[in-house]
Amino acid sequence: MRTSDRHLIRGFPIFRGVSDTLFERLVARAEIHDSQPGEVLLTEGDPPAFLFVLLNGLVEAYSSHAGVDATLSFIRPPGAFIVAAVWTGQVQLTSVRTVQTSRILRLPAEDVRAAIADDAAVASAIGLELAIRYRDIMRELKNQRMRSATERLANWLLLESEVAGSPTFRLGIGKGLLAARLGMAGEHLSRAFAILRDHGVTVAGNEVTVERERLADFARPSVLMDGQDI
Amino acid sequence: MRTSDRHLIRGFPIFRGVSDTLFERLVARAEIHDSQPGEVLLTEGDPPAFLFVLLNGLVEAYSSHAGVDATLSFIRPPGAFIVAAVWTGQVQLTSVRTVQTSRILRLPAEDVRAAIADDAAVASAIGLELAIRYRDIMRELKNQRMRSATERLANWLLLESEVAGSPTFRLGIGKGLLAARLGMAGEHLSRAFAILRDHGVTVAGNEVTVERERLADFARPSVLMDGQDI
DNA sequence: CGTAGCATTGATGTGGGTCAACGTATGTGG
DNA sequence: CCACATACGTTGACCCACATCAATGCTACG
Repeated sequence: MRTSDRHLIRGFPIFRGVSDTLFERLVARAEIHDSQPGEVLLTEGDPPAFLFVLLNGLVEAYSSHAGVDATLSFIRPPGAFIVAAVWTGQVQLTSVRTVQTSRILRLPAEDVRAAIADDAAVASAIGLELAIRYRDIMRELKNQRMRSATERLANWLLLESEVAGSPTFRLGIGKGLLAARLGMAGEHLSRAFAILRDHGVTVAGNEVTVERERLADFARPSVLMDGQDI
Repeated sequence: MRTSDRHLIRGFPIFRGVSDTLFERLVARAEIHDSQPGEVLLTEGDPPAFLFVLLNGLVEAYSSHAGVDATLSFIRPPGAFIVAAVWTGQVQLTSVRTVQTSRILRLPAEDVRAAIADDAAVASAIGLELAIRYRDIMRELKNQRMRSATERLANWLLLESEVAGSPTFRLGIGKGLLAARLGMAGEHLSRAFAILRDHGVTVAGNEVTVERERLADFARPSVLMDGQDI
C-alpha cells in the first residue's frame, strides 16, 4: 500500500484512537481495491474474508430469496460493511455490490478479529462503526413498517436536500435503484413523485426541487427514523 | 446485589472472557430489576441510562410514529438491549417493554462505556452481543421485504417447532402480539393460519402442530433469514 | 436515424388493512 | 351456580396501497 493511501485511511473513524502499532498491524496485509459500478464485492452465505471500508463511492447491500430481490441498505464513506459477520465469524447475511465507482479498503477478517480481541481502542472504534450500522438498519426497519412508500420517498428527498444544503439537488442514483432502496416498484416511484407534486416537490429528470416546509408537513420526519449517526 | 445473583450473571455471554476486576467494576453499580408484563423499561428518544441484559423472561422493542405502532423485535435471554445506543451515546431508537415476567440486569451506561474504552475483553464481548443484535434486525428486515405475511408466519412456526424440539408446541405469546411481531394485523393472522391449514398446520387455541416437511415446502426457510446467532 | 435502455402512464390484480359483528373464554359479583 | 362483563380471537365485507403487465414516450448513443 502506498504511503499516501496509508495517510488517507489513518484518519478514518474506524481507526480513531488506535495506536500506530496496532494501525500498522491491521494495515500490513490490507489492500485497496478500485471497483466499477455493478461489481459484486461479496456474496451472502459466504464466510467473511475481509472487513470492508468504503473510502469513497457508494455501495449497496442486497439479497435474493426465492426469486425476490431486495436492496437492504446503502453504505457511504467512511462507513464499513459486514462488520457484524466479521465480528461473529458467521456467514454474511447480504451480498454487496458497487453502485458508483468506489475505492475500498479490505482488511483480512482474521487480522481484524485478532486486533479486536487484543486492543480496546480497535474494538471500541470498530464497535462504534457496528453500532452506527445497527442504528441505520433499525431506522430502515422502522421506516419500512411505519410509513407508506410515498412517505418514505418524501423523507428521503427531505434528507437529500438537507445533505445537499439546498432545496434543489440531483438524485445521485437512477430512479430504478432509488425505488429498490425505498422498497417499492419502479412504476410506483413515478406515481409517488406525482403525488408529491401536490406537496412541494418538482422533478425534472434527475433534478429535484423541494419546498421543505410543505414537504415536511406531508413527510413528518423524525430523528428516530431519518437522520443518521455521525 | 446478592452473591447468588452475581454468580448467575457472571456466566452470561456479555461477560465472557472478562477479568474478575473488570467484572466487579461493571457490576458495582448494577441493579437487578424484576419486571411485570407490560412494564415500559425505556422510551425511544431518551438518552440511554443503562445497558440492559435480559436474565430471563421476554421483552419487546417497539416504536410509535404518527399514530402507527410497530413491534420491531423480541429479545430473549441471555440477550442485551439498547447496546448500540449505549455504545454511541445517542438517543434510543426504540422503546422496550416487558412481555413476560422478566428479570433484568441494568448496568449504568457510563460504566459500560468506560469499560469498553479500557478493556478489550469487555469491548469484544459486548461488541459480539451487538453484532448478534445487528444480524437479528437484518434478518427481520429481509423477512419483511422478501416474504409475504403468511410466509413469515410459516417460518416463525417452523422455527418455534424446531426450538421446542417437537412438532407440537404452544405459542408462548398471545396471537395479537404474534401478529404485531410479524408485522401484520391480528385479523390477518387468523386468515394466515387458515391458509396454513392446507400446508400442514393445525391450530387448537394456543397449541400448534406442524408437519415440518409440508410446511417447509411452503415456507422455504433460509439460514440467512431465519435461524438466529448463538 | 434506428435501437437500447430508462421513465412514465394506464389497466388490472392482490395482499393485507380496517371496520364491524359475532364467537369463545375467563373471570366477578350476586 | 348463574348472569354478566371484559378480553381475546375469528369471520365477513369492503377498501386501498402497491405490484404486475403492457404500452408508450424519452433520452442517449453508436
